[in-house]
Amino acid sequence: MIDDYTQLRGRKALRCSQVLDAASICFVDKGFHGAGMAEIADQAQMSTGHIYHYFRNKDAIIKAIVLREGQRVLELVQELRQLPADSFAEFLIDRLDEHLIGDETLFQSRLSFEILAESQRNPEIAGLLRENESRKTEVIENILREKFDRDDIPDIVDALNTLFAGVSASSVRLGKTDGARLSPALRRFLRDLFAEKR
Amino acid sequence: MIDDYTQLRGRKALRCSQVLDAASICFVDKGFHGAGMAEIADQAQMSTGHIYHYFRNKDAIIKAIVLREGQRVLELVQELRQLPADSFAEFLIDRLDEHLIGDETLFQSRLSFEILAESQRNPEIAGLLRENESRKTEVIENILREKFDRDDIPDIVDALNTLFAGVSASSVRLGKTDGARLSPALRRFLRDLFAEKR
Amino acid sequence: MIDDYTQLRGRKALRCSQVLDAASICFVDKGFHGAGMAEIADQAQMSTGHIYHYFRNKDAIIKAIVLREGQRVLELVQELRQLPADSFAEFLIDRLDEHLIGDETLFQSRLSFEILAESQRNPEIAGLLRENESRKTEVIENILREKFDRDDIPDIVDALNTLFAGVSASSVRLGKTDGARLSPALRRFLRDLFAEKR
Amino acid sequence: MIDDYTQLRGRKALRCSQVLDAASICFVDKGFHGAGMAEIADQAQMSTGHIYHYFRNKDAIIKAIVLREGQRVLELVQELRQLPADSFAEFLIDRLDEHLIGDETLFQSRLSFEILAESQRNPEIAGLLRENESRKTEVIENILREKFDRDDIPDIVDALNTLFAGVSASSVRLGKTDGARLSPALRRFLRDLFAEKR
DNA sequence: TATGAATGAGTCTTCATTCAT
DNA sequence: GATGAATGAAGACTCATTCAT
Repeated sequence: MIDDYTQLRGRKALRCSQVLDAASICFVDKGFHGAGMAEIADQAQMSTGHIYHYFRNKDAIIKAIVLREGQRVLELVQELRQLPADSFAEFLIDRLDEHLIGDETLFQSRLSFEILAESQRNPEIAGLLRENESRKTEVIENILREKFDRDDIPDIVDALNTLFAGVSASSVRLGKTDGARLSPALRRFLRDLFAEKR
Repeated sequence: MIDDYTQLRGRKALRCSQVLDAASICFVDKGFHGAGMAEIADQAQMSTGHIYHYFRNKDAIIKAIVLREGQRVLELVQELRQLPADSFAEFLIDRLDEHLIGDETLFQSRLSFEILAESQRNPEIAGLLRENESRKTEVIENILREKFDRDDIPDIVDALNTLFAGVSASSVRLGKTDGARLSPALRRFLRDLFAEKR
Repeated sequence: MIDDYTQLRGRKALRCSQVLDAASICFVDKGFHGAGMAEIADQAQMSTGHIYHYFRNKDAIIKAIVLREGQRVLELVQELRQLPADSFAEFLIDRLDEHLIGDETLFQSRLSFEILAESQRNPEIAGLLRENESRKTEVIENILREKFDRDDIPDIVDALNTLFAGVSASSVRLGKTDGARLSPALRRFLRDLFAEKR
Repeated sequence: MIDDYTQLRGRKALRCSQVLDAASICFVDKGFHGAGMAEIADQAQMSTGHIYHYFRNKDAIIKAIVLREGQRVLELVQELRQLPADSFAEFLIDRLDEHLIGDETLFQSRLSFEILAESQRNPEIAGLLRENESRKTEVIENILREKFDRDDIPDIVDALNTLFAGVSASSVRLGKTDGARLSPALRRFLRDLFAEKR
């Protein structure tokens, strides 16, 4: 049985990834409770029983997904590091637009909400989620502090979080709409936000 | 078997409400799939079998919840009608603050996300949700048009939707935090939004 | 609660008949276990609960059907009394032909098999069925003895029973076939049977 | 999930047979609806859930029983092939006698009627039953044509079918009677039938 | 007499998990 | 590592029966 999926290398890492990918697809498709181990095994091209060589039980699979997702987000956030201060607004607008149209991001949003739903009743998941959240917030705050000389960085990050969550929720709620874009009012908001001198 | 739960009166309406209230509580607690009919019956102070006198099956219960929720939101939105144009920003800020601290609103948010999760795999629910959404949007746009003379009303409503969705998602994701309030940046955004003259 | 349904007169008899007719239809349609009391009540134009004013339970309904069926058959058999000896063969051939084409007789055959199936696991029904059978056999034997002077009357009746059962089973098994008639071989058999002088 | 039970070999065939045997016993005992999956599982020495590895649902079990029964009957019928033409009558009389006394044949008759009852409301079963019937009839007709040079073969087969059905129904209806034998009248009929020269 | 609301035991079926091979 | 047969508890739903009105 494996305890830390983030340290795996080689074949084992590959097989575990297969399971996590398969499970993610199934969870998005059918929900955590709706997706059966048999289905996941099928999607992962593995026998049902064999999944239990890698994961103690179904719960352990979401836990691992949450952890992996946390790392993925952290890596995404690192992109901000290379970004000149005066490109932040446009960069984030682009990311938010993507949320409204991209298949990839829609999938991730759905998965997030699936996990969010599960976290309501699994405190362990809730804890992991909070950890992910605070780690992410910390990194973003640090990056912003490097780029901007202002004392309301946490405010900004909070606002950004709210915005991303809102756009993500909308995209899931309404489905993909052709040519959907972030509303002009919010574009203005983002531009003003980073233009302000405090 | 009942087909339109919005037209019920008397004892039947009462019993149906009991079921919907009970189910809402259970769904928030355990999720749609996690909540058993037995639990719901228990909470509704009714035998398991008797629920089926009012609802064809478990699915019909969420559908009814979604419909009821749609009506509730429409009624809430009507409050905006009485509001003078220059109070909009503060009113909405108050509502958003409530989302971050209120038990009632947290419950509703959780329920919404539970429903959202289920809508991912039940197209009928997804349809009802979309109808609710567009009806709500229409009403809000009409009200705003009465109060404000500007041509970007849909933009504003879209931005507001995103904001509420974002705050709602955050409150669910992070749980209730003492003294949490809407971030200053977003307060400014709302004030600016309604101050703008176009 | 009623104990002897054969002695009823007036309104009560009517209401009981309604139930028995309705139940017969439902049993043929869905089988004894497949037919619900609600359905039967519906078909009888009566509330579910009210059926229990007339019948102790579902079992009592089949019992009553079997009894009524027994009487009906006995009355049918009485027709033979009026029949001249040299018309027996043709009369029976006509009846058997009817079994193969008539809606009415098909319904009765189906009902019989439904009852037969139920008698396999309800000894009380099995007993009633056997009583019906022996009473019917007795009556037929008596009639035949009046008409024919031969000492193999029981043999003949046995053969006739087998024939009717066989035709009945075939009609149920194969469904109604346009223009189906009793096979020539069996026609010859019946004619020979009553022509023989012993 | 298995689709064609007639092609199975080895362990799987064995396990499926176990289920079909167990189910046959239970169906005869309690009827299709009266027999619970738990009982069947018990009788088959298998867990309830495991039955569903072999059969999609309860319906699939009868379907398989009907198919197997069809094959069994076809094999029985093949015995006629070896039979000299002048032994047909006696052979069939023996078989019919067996129907009236044998435990084995009584069981099969009961099972047949249980299936017949179910076929009334399951069109798929009805279809399979008709297929079995026509295949059987075809084989018998072919065999008879090899042995007898007459042009009323279908008539004969029809009469035989009626006879077997009738005897089968009687044996089920009346239960086993000690020393029951086919009635002399029907014996004569069978002997005459095959003696006739056309 | 008549209704239909109410009950709860019982049914089929699913599914996470284990284990022999 | 890998399979899939096997288990059994739990879930949604049905239905005969009772009872208050």
